[in-house]
Amino acid sequence: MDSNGGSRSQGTGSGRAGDCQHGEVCGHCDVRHTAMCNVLNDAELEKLNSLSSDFKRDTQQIICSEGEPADHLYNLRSGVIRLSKMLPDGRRQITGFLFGGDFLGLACNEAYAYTAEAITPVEMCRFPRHKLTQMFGELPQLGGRVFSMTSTELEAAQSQMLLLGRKTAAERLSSFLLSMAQKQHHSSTTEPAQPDADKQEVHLPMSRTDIADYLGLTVETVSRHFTKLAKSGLIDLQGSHKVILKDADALQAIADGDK
Amino acid sequence: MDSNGGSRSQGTGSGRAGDCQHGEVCGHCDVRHTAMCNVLNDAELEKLNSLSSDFKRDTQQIICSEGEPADHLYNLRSGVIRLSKMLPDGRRQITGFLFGGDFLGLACNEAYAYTAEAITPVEMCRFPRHKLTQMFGELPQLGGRVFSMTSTELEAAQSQMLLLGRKTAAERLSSFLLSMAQKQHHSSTTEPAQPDADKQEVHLPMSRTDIADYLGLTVETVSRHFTKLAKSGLIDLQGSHKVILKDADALQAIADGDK
DNA sequence: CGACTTGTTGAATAACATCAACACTAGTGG
DNA sequence: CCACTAGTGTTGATGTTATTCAACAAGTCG
Repeated sequence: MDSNGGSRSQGTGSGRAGDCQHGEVCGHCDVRHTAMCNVLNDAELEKLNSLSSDFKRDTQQIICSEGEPADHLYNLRSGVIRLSKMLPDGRRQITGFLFGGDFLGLACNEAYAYTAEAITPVEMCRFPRHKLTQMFGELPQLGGRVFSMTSTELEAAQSQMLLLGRKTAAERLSSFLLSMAQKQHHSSTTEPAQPDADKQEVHLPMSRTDIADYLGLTVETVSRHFTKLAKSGLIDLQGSHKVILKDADALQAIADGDK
Repeated sequence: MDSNGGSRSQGTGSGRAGDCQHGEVCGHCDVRHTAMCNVLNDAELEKLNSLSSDFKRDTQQIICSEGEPADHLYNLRSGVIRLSKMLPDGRRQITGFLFGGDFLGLACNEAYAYTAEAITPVEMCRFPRHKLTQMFGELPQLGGRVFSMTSTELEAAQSQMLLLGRKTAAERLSSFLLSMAQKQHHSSTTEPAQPDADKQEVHLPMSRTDIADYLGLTVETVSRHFTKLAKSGLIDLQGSHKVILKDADALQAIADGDK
């Protein structure tokens, strides 16, 4: 399982909006620093607040570009971001999608190694990188937390290498759909429990081109395999941005290559 | 440049054996903790020493397995390690090669996400993971350093995604050869400066199968493209584990997809 | 509505994989 | 020293999957 991986934080020790123990009334958690709620107390969160500033972008706007000095770290509060790298001739690889609660800028030492663009309107908190790393001394929990999140990203990246290097188109698409489903269920733990039927309803905010560039395929191949999965009854396509997973087990078997 | 990436630490702030400022006489640096020499003083390095134990393995031996509890972190002192992930039916993806100075186990939260095997005999230092993360409080520099190394790994992983998702076989092989060359020059900065001719001599400790599984190709395709590069005069094959790069610029152009 | 973007489908092509044979190398023992 | 063997690497012929090129359908927005 989890043979696919986006860039989404998940697994032990990884902070998600849904993990926040402060509940509905906590201003810090609802609005900012969702990833830090479980490791920092209110005073420490306040300290973090004082370092960060709000940051918003609209659909299709660029948040940071490959090669630019990586002065800031971002915490995505709402919306969806795509991270991509390009070859000189225009070929593009999307290295991950970010959703509410995820961090942007962990994979940089000096310059951003990728371009980040808003797929939907996004709200973020922005931290000056050097101030944040300075705080690792004052707040040891913070450093450990950031390390843990970066590790989780790295694990996801390695799963994606397996997908890109060794999986067939059908396996890639199945892996992708399951990972998107997993993210959407997980992140909804703050909301009232969903009826079981909805658990298989997956929203795909990105275009077919984005999916293709994420899976290392062409749009046509992605489209063909969507239709194929639909015709074989494993999924139901409701417009191009909504999918119902009708047989998650079968999808999982395909994703894992268990033929 | 650096469009390829192994798992090797490189770039700003990333510790390499060659970066050590302590010189030849420093026991810590020559024997252990090479990655920490520049951020910790001798007393702190001594503290690190007290946490770590020596660890050796022979060629083809397993150091840790995918799914195993990730209790330890390793610092590779000498030798070469391959990291790999497998699908149930045996398809394998090598996610990186580790060389002297590199860390093993950064990409784990609870369980190892990959199998690590010795390609050559290896010598390592082993740290209990929980003791090391505890020290992040006492030695803030340590946490920052580990974060920086993990970031570097993540950057490399993203470059490899671009390679696996979007590059042709020829581009992959060229990228690989150049990244191997870069690692070997860089790591030899402690040794007397090499004559320029040697700069283009690259040793490949791994088998063709390993290269194929790293590049997401088959052995046959790798072999064919080695021959092709040799016939077109860009490289010189001296046995299967030694390559001379005769036209690094042309290789770079191929690697980047600048046709 | 009409123009533009996004997504789907079909046919031809190319790149890489697969299958199979052979060559080279290193190690073993007579 | 020379077979003998097993492992690794190379080369050739064929097959398959995904890409490319092209047309069309379905949304989206003025």
